[in-house]
Amino acid sequence: MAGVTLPGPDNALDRIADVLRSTGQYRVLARFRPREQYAEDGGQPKVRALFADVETTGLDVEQDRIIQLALVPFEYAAEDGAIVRVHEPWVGFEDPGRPVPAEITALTGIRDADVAGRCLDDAAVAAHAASAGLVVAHNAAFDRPFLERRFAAFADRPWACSMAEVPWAASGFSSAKLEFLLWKSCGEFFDGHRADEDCRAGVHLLATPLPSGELPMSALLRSCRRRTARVWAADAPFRHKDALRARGYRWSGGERGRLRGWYLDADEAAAAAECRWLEERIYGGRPGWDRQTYGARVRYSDRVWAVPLDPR
DNA sequence: TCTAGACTGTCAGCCCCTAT
DNA sequence: ATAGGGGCTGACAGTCTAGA
Repeated sequence: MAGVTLPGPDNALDRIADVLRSTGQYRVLARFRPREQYAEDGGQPKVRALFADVETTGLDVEQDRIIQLALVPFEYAAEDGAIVRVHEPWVGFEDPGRPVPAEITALTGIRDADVAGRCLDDAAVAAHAASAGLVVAHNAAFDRPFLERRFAAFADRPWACSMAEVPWAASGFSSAKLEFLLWKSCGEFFDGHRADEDCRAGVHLLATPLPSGELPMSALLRSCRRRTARVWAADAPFRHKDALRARGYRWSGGERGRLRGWYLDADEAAAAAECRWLEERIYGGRPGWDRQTYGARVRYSDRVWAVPLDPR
């Protein structure tokens, strides 16, 4: 609608959109407008969090580099996850020391000229990370390894994932892609793959109730507060591999210093039953299994592979 | 009893989804 | 292009039934 001038008050376009919606013949998407506040600040205990997003030269954390970082601080009520305040994004570019691939420019709009000679401010990023009680990203398994390699300050923060830790599929959403969720859940569109816009849209999504009425942020907090137990079928006899696979165990071949064997990630509460199953089914009554227990400080980090085994 | 066809279950391979 | 999970599909083996 750029260039279109309509008479009347500022909300004239909104009224036109409402008229179209009311016919039942149209779906109208509004451009995403960042909000500063979603819930009243009633003086309840709050937590400061960061929504983080990186744009990189590619998908390989070993080979590729960050070219843009956005951090959006926000505050949520510790008890129910209601988002009380959203602060201005902090955005920075960094020269990756190599040309930005053409497909990345096409995807993100970031060109060589945008990053030439630029460097992310280590002190500013470290200060943001240190102040965050929780770091959230949409597909944290992607963002966390990149950020940990570049900034040590992110390594000891608790992380949560707005893609994996909100029950999108169970809530009727056929895709967990950020743009799709903002469209279907909020009826809004935005310029995707711009790090600051992605972050602000992510916070907006977490503050928009699911069809059940629950806040996505509340579901995310419930999930990320759980501890995960990784149960290892240590030295399981080869003849049991099919039984392990059928039960959902995955094989780790011991690459890059990782443990070698069959493992299963389970809620801590379910892990005891899993260990009993291993004893009865795989180890002939002996406790042959191993277990690692970890929470949000390690989840989505490559360091999950280095978590020490629980004492037997 | 043998054969062909239909049906069922399993498994490997492939593709898609997410992030850039 | 990467990684990991999930779902779909085709190939294949095994079983069952009808007909000769």
